[in-house]
Amino acid sequence: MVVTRIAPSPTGDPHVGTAYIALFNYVWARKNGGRFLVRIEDTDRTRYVPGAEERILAALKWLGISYDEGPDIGGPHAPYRQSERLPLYRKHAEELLRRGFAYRAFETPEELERIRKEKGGYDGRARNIPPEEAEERARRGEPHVIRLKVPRPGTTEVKDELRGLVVYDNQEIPDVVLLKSDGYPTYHLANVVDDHLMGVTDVIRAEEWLVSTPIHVLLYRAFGWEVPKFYHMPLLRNPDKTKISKRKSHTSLEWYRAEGFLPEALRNYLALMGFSMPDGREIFTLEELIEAFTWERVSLGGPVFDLEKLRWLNGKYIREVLPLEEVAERAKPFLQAAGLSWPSEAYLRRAVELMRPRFDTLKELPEKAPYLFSEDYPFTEKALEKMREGLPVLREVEPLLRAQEDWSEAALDALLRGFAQERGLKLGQVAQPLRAALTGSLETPGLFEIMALLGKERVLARLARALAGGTS
RNA sequence: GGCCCCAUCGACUAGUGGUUAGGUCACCGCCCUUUCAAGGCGGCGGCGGGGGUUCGAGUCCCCCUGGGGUCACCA
Repeated sequence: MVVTRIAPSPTGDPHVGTAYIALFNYVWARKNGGRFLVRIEDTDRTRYVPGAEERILAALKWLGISYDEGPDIGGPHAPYRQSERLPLYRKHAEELLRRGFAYRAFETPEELERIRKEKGGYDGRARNIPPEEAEERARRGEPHVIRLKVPRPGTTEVKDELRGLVVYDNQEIPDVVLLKSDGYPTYHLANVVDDHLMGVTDVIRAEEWLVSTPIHVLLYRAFGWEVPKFYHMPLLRNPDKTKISKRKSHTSLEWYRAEGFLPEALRNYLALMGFSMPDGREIFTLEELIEAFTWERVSLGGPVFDLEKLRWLNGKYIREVLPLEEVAERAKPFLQAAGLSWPSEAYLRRAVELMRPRFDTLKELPEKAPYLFSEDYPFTEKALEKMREGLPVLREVEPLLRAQEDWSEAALDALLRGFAQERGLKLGQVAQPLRAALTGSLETPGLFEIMALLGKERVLARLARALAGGTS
């Protein structure tokens, strides 16, 4: 049974890196018919952000990454929030103390700062405090932490399933704090205790954890527990190759959703960051990913998160992957947010169909085609100019349109082409001014399609306004 | 800086000793065309460097270089 997990910290916006790692954990568990769980690592009271947990869980669900156990749905190893498991960590820290794998240290933060400056790091001086004395001071309530007593000299081997064996000289492994003076555990202790207790077999996490893995291996061994398999995934990168960050990239999953990216497309793109299909296909479903997934097809170079390619992929989903009805449905909130409306479902579907090849994110639909959803549409400078140039032509066309009974695309096409030919004009000389007048834009779907969709009344009204010199 | 990881076009990648080094995004051109897109076709562009191993290295080994991560009572 393969059990994987994602252990986000509720310290801010739902992070794209969390989704990235969660995706591979989810896929690996599914691939093996195992379980995937979510555990909230809220052991830093100073960085806790209210509401962050809910937002992270919501973002995972939005992406289609479901979990079998978690803080909101429970499970056999509840609770899934570390702040609710405090006694467990204390108990295990004390066990290490008893068995000589840890020791109490009484330095204040200020003292530690000084020691760090002088020695480059904590020098393990509290190891020299006789255990009886340490216990006595602890009993008296003296503030202190519990640190890992790294065996030195010696070496510790970490087996990363993606990189092979990495050997660390224990000299390089610090006596990290396991239990803070406020009684909360640090990541190292909590993560190992919980992964063991929750039956996690495969730890798939970001590469930034690789160097602290020997600490975890030491802990598993001290407890006498089986060490899980480790897979350290490459870090998502900013365009300048540094670890992806809020300052240089968009890291909030909520931003992507608000911007009109589809969860399917984002999830697909994240999968492309490091994984490739055997046949080179770049568009695939979650099921197809699970089916084809193998660690051999995961590359280790840190992938730069390319918003342009994500946009392309999102556009691909909009115009080729999702059914028209689905795209229309998902576009609704974005149209409404822009204060736009549509007369009927059929109208909306057709409007989306016409615009489909022209927007890459849902948010772009209202931005690029307000004229399909409102009579109060803006004019670009160039459209205004083009319309004014064509005013004489428009004046001639107006009565023809007024007299036109068949308002089908084909009929309008024939009418305007005929008119242009009679006048010795190119179709564009007629179509462009008309397009400008009817849409306020020079970049739109086919003119006849738009006219047919808007209907005779709206077209004539817009044209009348244009001829009267008004633009709104 | 110490330690660790990584290294194919600008970006994402395929490649698992013998390939004209392939695909995708971006970029450029052409086609289509009532505009803009989409789409089709074509193009530009890469194995960081040096040593080995081998009949033969993008592929294996070493060194260098470069990039990244990490060195908290944060995760």
